[in-house]
Amino acid sequence: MNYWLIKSEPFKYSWDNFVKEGKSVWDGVRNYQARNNMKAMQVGDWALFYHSNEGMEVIGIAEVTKEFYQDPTTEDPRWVVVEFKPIKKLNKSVSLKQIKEDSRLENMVLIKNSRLSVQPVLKEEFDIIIALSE
DNA sequence: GCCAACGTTGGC
DNA sequence: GCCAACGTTGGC
Repeated sequence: MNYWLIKSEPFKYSWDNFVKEGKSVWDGVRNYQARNNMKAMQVGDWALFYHSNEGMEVIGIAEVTKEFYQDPTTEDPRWVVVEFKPIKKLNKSVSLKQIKEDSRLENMVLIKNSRLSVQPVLKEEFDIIIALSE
């Protein structure tokens, strides 16, 4: 089982929208690194749901419910989507500031390559984030 | 709203 | 295959 972090701008698609709909088709990714990460996702993997720009915090946990397939929003065969469902909202959101201040998390992709919208997370990092949220 | 960092495109 | 120009992301 692998862990990931997926970013969304709450203006466009927030955690609350996600919960209301009960599932999400993660479309519109147009970056090779992000796409490769999506292709590596397996059903049952967990992803931290992060609000970028506004909020700048990890707000909940999503689970992969469907592995990658052709992105229906484009004809271009290079791009794919995966599907998620919400697992739970964190008791307390974990902010980017908190993550930056924790030296155990200094190697997170979120810090090192902040622009990548779909990123891998180590189990240790995932567990630390969860601990911070309680 | 600004701008640094990064990715992509296209001319050569 | 290099690199300048451009576009986008996202933190501040």
